[in-house]
Amino acid sequence: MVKILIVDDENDILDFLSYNLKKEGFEVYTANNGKKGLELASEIRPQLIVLDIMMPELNGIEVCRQLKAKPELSNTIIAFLTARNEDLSQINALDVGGDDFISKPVKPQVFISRIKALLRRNKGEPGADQMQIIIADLEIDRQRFQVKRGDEVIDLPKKEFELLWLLASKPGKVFTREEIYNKIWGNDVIVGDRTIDVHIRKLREKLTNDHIKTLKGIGYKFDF
Amino acid sequence: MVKILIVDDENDILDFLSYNLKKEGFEVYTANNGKKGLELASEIRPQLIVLDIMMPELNGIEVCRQLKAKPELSNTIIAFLTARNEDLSQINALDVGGDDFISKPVKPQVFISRIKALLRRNKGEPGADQMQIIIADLEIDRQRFQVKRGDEVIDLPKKEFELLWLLASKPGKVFTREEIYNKIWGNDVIVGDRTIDVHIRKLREKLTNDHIKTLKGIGYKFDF
DNA sequence: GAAAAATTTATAAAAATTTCCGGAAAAAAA
DNA sequence: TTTTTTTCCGGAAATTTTTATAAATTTTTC
Repeated sequence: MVKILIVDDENDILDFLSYNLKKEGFEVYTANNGKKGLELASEIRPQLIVLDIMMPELNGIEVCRQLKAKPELSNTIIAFLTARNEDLSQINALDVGGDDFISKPVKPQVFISRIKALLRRNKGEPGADQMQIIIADLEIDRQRFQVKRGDEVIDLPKKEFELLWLLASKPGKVFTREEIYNKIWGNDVIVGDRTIDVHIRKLREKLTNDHIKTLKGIGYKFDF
Repeated sequence: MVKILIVDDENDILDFLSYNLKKEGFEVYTANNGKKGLELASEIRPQLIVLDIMMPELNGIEVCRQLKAKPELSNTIIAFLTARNEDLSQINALDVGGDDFISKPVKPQVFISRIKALLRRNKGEPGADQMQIIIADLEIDRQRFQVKRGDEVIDLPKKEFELLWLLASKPGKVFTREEIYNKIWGNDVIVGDRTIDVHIRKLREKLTNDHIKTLKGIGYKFDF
């Protein structure tokens, strides 16, 4: 169930938007001031927050800033509500981390479709997990399953890529063989003793630079 | 790495903007006249181009028009630089395809934040409601479920089209089979293991060019 | 402290497995 | 019917794992 939080100081607006969103099957929460909004957001962790810019005391921009500062909410989508002729010249809301502007008054249909579009847009990439590691002379791109050194593109098969990704994700840290097994093969698969060595070798061949160091009796690490 | 091209006839400005953008981690290229700008743009394909309007010979507006005419750059963001009291009444730069105006002189902080906002704005999914993707030598038209390569028209059945659309919407990104299932077939439908392969094959047959790349054990991607 | 033994890792090649392609054809939809 | 979508299957290709042997490192023994 998709949770949506609406923060606005006018109860009429809250009711109106809330009613329409609920009709579409969303789980809707409301707050009629910025402070309550912040509290409620942390508590219920909605996917999307509709935030009125103009509110007494804590305005929408400030609420947004504080929301984005909380790690658990940093990926939450934020849609600002603005009066049609509000002066936005001072505010760069996209800078603050807002994802969309919706101007009041708004027709239910339009409102719903904007909300759905926003949810759809952010669905693709959880964004939570990092997609790229840039380290030493390498650019490791999880989205393309590809490693670049300067202009040279190095395609890696799955296991090799996963192994490199693991090691490079914590440069300097030593991964024991057991750790590597658990993270890359999982508990179900059982493979022989020389499997990791071979993958390490292939990686070293392809990367030419010798960033992968062996610590005999301990494990491997990515060093630079 | 985000590539930005700056085109301005004043070297001072080039240095100033370039310095500030580089400090923020952007990959910056510069050109001190319109002609060079056009050439460089085609070559490096930047995500964003900062374009001075007032330049001798080829002015910014004209450069922009020519940039937008190149299919491979039609999605590039263009920000115009204007002197604060320049007469803009004659020009409708947004008409030409510009995305923002930045007036000189500009404070570094403001400049950077405008640039970032522009990049963020265009980052979201190439458009849930976008209707056309122009990529490599292809023009993919969602309304007609049709692909054009030059004058040749290629009609695609629905599933094939959806698949191409998906892959081309994020060129370079690898889509796992699972991802493809979820996005094209949805959670309800269950299809066998070889279905995707076959559609990929049909696409490759019809597109002749080999932009669709297989990553064994991982998935497929559209590459160019 | 040096030599031998034991342990651990590296390398190359072969084997096993997984995954994919291409043709054909059945099934479903238009 | 015709078109589109899906399944099936043999063979090909790439990846992954194992095997065997060499090399490096650590430990033991004298």
